[in-house]
Amino acid sequence: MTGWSEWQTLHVSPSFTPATLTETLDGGQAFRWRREHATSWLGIWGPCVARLQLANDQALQWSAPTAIAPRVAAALPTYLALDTDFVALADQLPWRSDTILANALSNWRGLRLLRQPFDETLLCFLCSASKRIAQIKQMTETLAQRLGAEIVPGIHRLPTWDELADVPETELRACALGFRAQHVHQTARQLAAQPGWLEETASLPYDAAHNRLITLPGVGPKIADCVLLFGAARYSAFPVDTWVLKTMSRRYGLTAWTGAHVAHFGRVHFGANAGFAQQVLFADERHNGRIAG
DNA sequence: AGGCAGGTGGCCA
DNA sequence: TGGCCACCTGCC
Repeated sequence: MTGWSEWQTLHVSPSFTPATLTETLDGGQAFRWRREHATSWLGIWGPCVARLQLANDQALQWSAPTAIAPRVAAALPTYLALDTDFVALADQLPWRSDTILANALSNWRGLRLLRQPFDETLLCFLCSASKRIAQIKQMTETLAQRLGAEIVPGIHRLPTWDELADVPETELRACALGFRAQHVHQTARQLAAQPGWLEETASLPYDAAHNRLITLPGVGPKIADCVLLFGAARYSAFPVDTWVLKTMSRRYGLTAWTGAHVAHFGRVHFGANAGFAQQVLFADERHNGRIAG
């Protein structure tokens, strides 16, 4: 058995609540967190494994396998975007003139946007097309177990794009990816043919990065925005999926608008931090109308 | 038990 | 540009 480090407290401002921690880790930004006990979570990202819990429903604490604890300690602040004050960021949103947004923001104080590894965020969201969160989690778990390197005994990371480039499409289909197998396979080939392309994309401003990402097979505007929002802290990205379409239609009266039009509306109306508004409205919508995920 | 799901790409008007 | 449909598979 691998030993785990002592619980250590991490300063997070504003602090998580049980609901905002759950929504942040398991609300559709990331797909490799699972509940361990009533109060703690186990998660995997990049070469990292960690447990998180809220002491007294307030202070965030973490623990990691002792063998990789230093690595996790170094990675957690970036992953949780601890240098970002999401209350200050929310204050820049047009809540003063938008009571729908103001209400959702007050309901979800503590919610954060993760900053996940860019490469695996792309992989996860390529798997997300037309799938519920539970099924995306299952697909990524299978990919990791079968194709990813072992981090500590029994726990595997997601395969890298270099590794995926050598995996036949049939093997990806065997991981229950369905038609997404072709997208992952062809994207892996395309990335393998252009060394450094993905890293460079991650460093570009939102518009340029978005334009590049949608040239990948299986990556349209929605997935590109998710990758940039959850994997590169590009907060002007405004992913529009069925939930956001639903909430924007219902709450903002944007009935019969296309996804592209709503995405444009979101960027114009919410501005530079549109992606955070999206995440808050998304959380509010899911909880208002019974979670289906 | 069968329809449908955090989309995308191709085709047709 | 805008709408419609196939695409895999597992789960409600």
